[in-house]
Amino acid sequence: MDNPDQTRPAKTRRQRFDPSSVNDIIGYRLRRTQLRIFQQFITRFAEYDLRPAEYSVLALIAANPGSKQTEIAEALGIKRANFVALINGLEKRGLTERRQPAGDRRSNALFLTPSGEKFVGKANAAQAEFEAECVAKLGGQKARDQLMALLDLLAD
Amino acid sequence: MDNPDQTRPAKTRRQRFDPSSVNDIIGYRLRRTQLRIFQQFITRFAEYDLRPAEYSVLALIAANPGSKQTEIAEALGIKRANFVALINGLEKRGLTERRQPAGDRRSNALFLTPSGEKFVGKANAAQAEFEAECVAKLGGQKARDQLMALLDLLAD
DNA sequence: TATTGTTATACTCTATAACTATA
DNA sequence: TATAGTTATAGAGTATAACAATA
Repeated sequence: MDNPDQTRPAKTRRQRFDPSSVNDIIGYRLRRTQLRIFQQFITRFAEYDLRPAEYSVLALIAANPGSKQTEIAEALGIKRANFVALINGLEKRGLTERRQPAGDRRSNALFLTPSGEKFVGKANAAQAEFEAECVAKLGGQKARDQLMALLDLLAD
Repeated sequence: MDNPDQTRPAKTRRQRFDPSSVNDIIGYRLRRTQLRIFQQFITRFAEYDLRPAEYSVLALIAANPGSKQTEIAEALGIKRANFVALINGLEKRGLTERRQPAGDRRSNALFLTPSGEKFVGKANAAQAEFEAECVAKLGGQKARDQLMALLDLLAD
C-alpha cells in the first residue's frame, strides 16, 4: 500500500518530511550525538562553570603535572595560540599555575594549585558519574568498549 | 617492574605523557572522531566547495522539495536566523531557489534548480563513496549498524 | 497573537601570521 | 635557525532580540 497510515485522503495529505538522506549518514549521526553529549556535559558542569575543553585541560595537568603548555595543547588538538586564553582563565580562577622549569626558560611548566587539586577531585567525580550514565545508556561496559573500538576504527 | 621499556636510567628518564584521563572518556573520543570525519569530508568535498552543513541542506531539499526554510533548518538543528545566510549562499551559486507557495505567503518553498539537481547528483555519489569507505573502516555493514545503534542509545 | 523570514549583534571556537625570548 | 609562549586578527559556527509581513 502506498499510504498505509493516512489520516486524510491521499490527494490532500501532506507528504511526511523525510530526513533519512542525512540521518543515515555516519558522520551526521556522529555529530548530532556528540553535540548532545557535550550539551549534557555543559549543563552538568554548569555548577562548576567548566566547559569540556577546560575540564580536559585540568584533567591532563592533574595526570601530567609539570607538562609544558604545548604538550597539553597538542594532546587536546588545541593550537598553542588559542591555549593561552584558556590557561589564563584557569589561572585567574586560581586553579592552575605556571612555574619556570629548571632546564628550559622558554617554556612554562603547568601545575594545579592546592585549590585546583580539590576542584579537579570534585570535577573528576562528577565526570565519573556522567560517564557511568553514558555507559548505562549504552547497555553496559561491553557495549561501551564496542563503541570506543568502533570510533577508533573510524578515526584511523 | 616500574619502568619496563626505559631507554635511559630511571632517575633521569622523563615520564611518558599519559592522555588516558581524557582519551577514555566517551564524549571526548566521540568529539575527536567526529572532527576527523568532518575534516575528511571537507577535504573530499573541496572540489565541490561544499561544507557538511551545505551538503546536508541540499540533500534534504532534494529529498523534500518545497519544504519551508524553517522545516529544513529545524531538521538540521540550525537556527532559522542562521539558515538565511546559508541558503543565500546556495541560491547565489544557482543551486537552490525560493518559490512562493500557494497557501502561505509568509514562507518560502525551497527547491533545487536544474543545475542544483545535477550538482546534488554528483555530491550524493561522492557522499556514497565516502560512506562506503567509512563502513569498510568499521569492518562492514554489521559493524556500521552497531555503531549507529550505539550512537542512538547514547543520544537518548 | 503567533509564525516566517530577516537583520543585527555578540560570543565561542578555530586558524594564521608575526613578534619576543630563549635555545 | 628553531622552539615556546604570546598577541592580534580573521573566519566559521552559534545564540538571542527585534522587526516586517502575513496568518
